[in-house]
Amino acid sequence: MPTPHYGQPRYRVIAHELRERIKSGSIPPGALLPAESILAAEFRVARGTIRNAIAVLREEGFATTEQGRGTYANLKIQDAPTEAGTSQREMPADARLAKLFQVEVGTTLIERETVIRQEDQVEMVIVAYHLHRTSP
Amino acid sequence: MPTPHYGQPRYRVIAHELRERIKSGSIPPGALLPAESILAAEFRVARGTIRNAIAVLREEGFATTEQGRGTYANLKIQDAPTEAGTSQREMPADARLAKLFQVEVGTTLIERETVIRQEDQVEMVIVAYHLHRTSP
DNA sequence: AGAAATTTGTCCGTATGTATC
DNA sequence: AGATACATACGGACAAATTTC
Repeated sequence: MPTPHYGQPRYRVIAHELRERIKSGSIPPGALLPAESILAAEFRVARGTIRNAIAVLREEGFATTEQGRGTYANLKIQDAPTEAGTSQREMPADARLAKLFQVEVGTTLIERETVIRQEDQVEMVIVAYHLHRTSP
Repeated sequence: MPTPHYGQPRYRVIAHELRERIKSGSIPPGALLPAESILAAEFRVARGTIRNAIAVLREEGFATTEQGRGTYANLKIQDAPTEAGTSQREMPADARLAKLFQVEVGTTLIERETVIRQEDQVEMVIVAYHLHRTSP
């Protein structure tokens, strides 16, 4: 009984698959993912394994879960993880930032990150957060 | 005894208790927490419940877990959450920052945060990270 | 309004894999 | 090599929140 082991735990393999569905639009942003029980049946794993996979997506910002409702796919504007220079992306406000900006937790913020280097060595990382400009 | 926390799931009550032990120094920073199996016996819950509790502490920055080794208590320097102006504090490098700075996860970084306001409304939050020695 | 169905949240107990000591 | 400790996975049960009828 081969537990197929692709070098990665199954919940990560499943997270990867679900991530692809979101990124490809197969599950469009704002839509609900299939229920955990449905996914468990589809991938033939226990519900707990599906929950682990979804937890990964939540941490990555690809999904948001609400009890009694389901798990939503999030739009995630991704950008190279700053190997150099400045990058920008959207991210949901955590509790601290939400309080500062006086908005709801989860409100989309713009995050701009600049990495300052000195001779191949990172000297400083500067991260600026601000609210999305209200469209003109 | 017990619990001023009726209505809270057990893993959160346990997380609260462990957090207090760390904050009070009962479990000193850098020390290992008791093994999950020991904690499970102490609190008389399943190991999974202990794992949930420790996951909370990890997210809060109070603990760091390593497979095969255990869960360390972290020193968490807390500072007033910047109601205005600039504040500075130390914090352990997470995986991303550690990679950028090419240091070990958990290495102490200096975090300086500036809140920019406009008419009583927070306009931008700027966070700068750097290693201990540099003087920006 | 209220009951039922759906869906996620919590918790149990167990087993096995993997990393560290 | 053996013991210890965390990681992953299963399957079951009930609670809590939401939606549907």
